[in-house]
Amino acid sequence: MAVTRPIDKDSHVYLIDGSGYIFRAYHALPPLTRSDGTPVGAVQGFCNMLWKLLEDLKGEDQPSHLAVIFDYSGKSFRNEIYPEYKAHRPPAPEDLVPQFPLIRDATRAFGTPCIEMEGFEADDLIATYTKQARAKGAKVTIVSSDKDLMQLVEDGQVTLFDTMKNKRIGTEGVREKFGVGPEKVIEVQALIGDSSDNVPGVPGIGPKTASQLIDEYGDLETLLSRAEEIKQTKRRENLIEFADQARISKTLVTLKTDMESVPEALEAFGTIDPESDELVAFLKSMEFRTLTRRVEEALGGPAADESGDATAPIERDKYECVTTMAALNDWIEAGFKAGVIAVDTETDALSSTAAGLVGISLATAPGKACYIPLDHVGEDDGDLLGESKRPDQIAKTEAIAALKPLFESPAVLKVGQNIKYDLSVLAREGIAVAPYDDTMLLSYVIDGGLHGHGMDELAEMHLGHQCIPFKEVCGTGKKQKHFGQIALDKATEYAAEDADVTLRLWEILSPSVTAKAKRTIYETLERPLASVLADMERAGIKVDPAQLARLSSDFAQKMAEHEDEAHSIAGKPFNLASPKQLGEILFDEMGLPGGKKTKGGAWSTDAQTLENLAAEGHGLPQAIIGYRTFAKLKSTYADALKAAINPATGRVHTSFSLAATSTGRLASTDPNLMNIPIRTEEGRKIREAFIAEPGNVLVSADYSQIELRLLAHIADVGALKDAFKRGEDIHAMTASEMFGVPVEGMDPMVRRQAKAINFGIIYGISAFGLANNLGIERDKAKDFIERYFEKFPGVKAYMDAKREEVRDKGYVETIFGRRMHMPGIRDKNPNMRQFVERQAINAPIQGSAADVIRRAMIRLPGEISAAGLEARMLLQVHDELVFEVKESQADELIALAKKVMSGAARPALEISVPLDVEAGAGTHWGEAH
DNA sequence: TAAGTCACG
DNA sequence: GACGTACGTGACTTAT
Repeated sequence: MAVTRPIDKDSHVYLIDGSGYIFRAYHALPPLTRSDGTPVGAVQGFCNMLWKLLEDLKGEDQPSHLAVIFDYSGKSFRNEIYPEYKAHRPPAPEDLVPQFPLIRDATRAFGTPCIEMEGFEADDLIATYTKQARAKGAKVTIVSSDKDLMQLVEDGQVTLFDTMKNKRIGTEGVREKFGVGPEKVIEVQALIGDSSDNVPGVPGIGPKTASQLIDEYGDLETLLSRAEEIKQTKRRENLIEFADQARISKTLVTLKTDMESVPEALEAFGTIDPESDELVAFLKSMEFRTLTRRVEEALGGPAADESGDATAPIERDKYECVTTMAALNDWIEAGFKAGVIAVDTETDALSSTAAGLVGISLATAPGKACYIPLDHVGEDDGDLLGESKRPDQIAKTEAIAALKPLFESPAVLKVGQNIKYDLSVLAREGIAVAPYDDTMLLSYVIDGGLHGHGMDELAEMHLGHQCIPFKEVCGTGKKQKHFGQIALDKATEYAAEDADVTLRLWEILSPSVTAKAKRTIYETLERPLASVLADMERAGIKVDPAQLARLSSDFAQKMAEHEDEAHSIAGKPFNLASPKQLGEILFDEMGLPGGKKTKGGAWSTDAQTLENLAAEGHGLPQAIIGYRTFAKLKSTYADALKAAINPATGRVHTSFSLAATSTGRLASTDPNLMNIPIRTEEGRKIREAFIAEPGNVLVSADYSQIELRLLAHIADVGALKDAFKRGEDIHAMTASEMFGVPVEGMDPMVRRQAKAINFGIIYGISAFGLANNLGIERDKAKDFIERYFEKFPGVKAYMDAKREEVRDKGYVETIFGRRMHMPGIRDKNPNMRQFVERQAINAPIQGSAADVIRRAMIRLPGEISAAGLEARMLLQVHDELVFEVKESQADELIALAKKVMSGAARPALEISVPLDVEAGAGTHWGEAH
């Protein structure tokens, strides 16, 4: 059966780094098991990636010969040279081990040889095959992102193909990565070493230094023999002392291009076209439904099922553009009959609160979708008479009136992708869409932390379908059109596809939420919040443009004063807003001490650095600090907020993102109203511009110390819980416990330290971080932490438990069960894993607090209206809610808000500490606080 | 578009 | 033994 095909100069050999694929497939995807319990997540990821590669390679630059190459488990010849090589690698995860043989089966099912050899790594086989192919004049592409393979690159003949980034790496790419050409890569690697493979290198030499040295001396041997010439003492000593270690490193990183025998001849490699039957049978046995269907279709297997299947192919030319009432009525009838429809609105701008409705798309079944243009103006070609080219459409009012019963019918579920947007747009047309579902939120509930939840990304992942990019339709930059200017045929393809894809995603994601037991989370923390937020966004908050204008000119004057002073101290004018110029003046020209570098290698000029310099009496840093403060206040707040006022409402309408954060918090954009200044007196003036309508006041209600309270509950820390129950000053109590001083007459400095520790605990404390924050020695910080753990052992136990949980499962959960995935815990970089461990400590606390306030927000509108209050909720700032209420009802609203917010965890959970809420009222936000 | 900085919880 | 670290966000400016 082994067909062989000769290799010659027209051949193009593809060598796929299978082990790299496995690694990525395993870490990129959530765990998945076949119905018999066999873990198959990595197998699925591997098959998807291989299939996508084969599809992508059709067309240009087709492979003539292709194989997948794996590492052989166990030791390689490198261990004989250096026993420590890859010695620190943890064993493969338990649920990955049984997948190794399955992945090899999968490779063979693709009709591709599956190559490995005892004693050698995949990289050596790849190197040897590359050499053999080149000897016969063939081109080679290595599919991998492993930098160790860069030494094999040859201009125009051997390239690396990184499928994740969809990037080909030639000699230029190698030079970017290593600073030297492919032929010198091993020399550089010998110096740098590789911590993940345990290749030692020379201490103190990183990528920059290594490439510079090799550039200067040509190769490792020359460098080592002339090491005496190096000026930098430490570097010279290290090069001399660790010369042999560098030589060993070089042999370790040098790939073997001359293996005596290889498991399979190049001529026997596979082709790009798998045998359909074998592959389909394998995929079916793995229960990969979507991929099976895609492969069947592509390879001309059984015909696709009737439309109605979420994974059937998407055919844009089947979509209908609806321009008559008769056609619209047919679609409405189909919608009622279907019971579940997808809806998407198209508008002439991004902001849901300012944009005009331009069209609506509907899908009643997968593949059955239409677009209803309502306000397309004809293509804008600069012709002032463009309006005359306005295409025939149904009148907007008539269409809205016809659609309203469908969109409001309790018998028809309306599915949207980020439906908050559509709720808001349709609400302004007088339609209260209900009931609804949101595919973005369904995805967020099951896969939060694993990937984004935008439609294009979800379509690619779940349907293997690439949506038309918005940019492709409307363009980008200055020439960007709004959707109403797009021709109807093109608009129909784009808009109807969105509805079609949304409905298909719903058919996949909705059962998945149920199967993963996250339906309650979705129904109590996610779905209902969409309409609540849509109402808040639509309400907006009144902002006084005159106040902002006054502040803007005040700030401008302050900026100018500081700028003058800075220029005169520096002795010449420069751009104060340029950290680059500033760093050069402070540290290169003026030679001030204590300069740090940022990770980009530039001088750091952040506030902390400048504060330190200013404390030593330097005038210029002080002037810069002043300038920066006012520049920030002016541009980000005074000017930007004024520009964000909607002229139609006189109010600012932010957009809240529901699925943007890893913890469940909301985010606020365009403008961000969650970071309005409050900590400094100058900044607080901005808050005076946020005002209530005449006869009304703003009410602000915020949870007091909610994260520490939840920590006390979650970690079951008796001392903390008691303090909260008694209403004590928690930071003072912490200080008292730790340092044995009475709360009465406590030194504010001591309390400040305890406060920093309490915050640090929530962040997954480290001695370094605490020392940094408090400006104390690291040893002292370490003492503090140890003393804290002695006093509050429950907190230590909590932190250890979360570390273990995230390592074990790859996710942690809030007290309500919201799951937060952290795939980074499997990263090969130990710093990265530690970072993820701190996230795992913080996320349940931050996330539980987010859940609590979400529950309060969902409940409040109903409670307000039941109490007959003329009040509305306007903003959320993580632990704070802002309302606008008739002045005479402020006290009543405060009482209600406090009641609902502090009881928000019930009835789902009984929190063992009180969740106290503080509230106030005032004519502006600053006063309400 | 990335990096640096800084506003908030 | 060295390394690099407090958790979560978004916006603005400069520089590439």
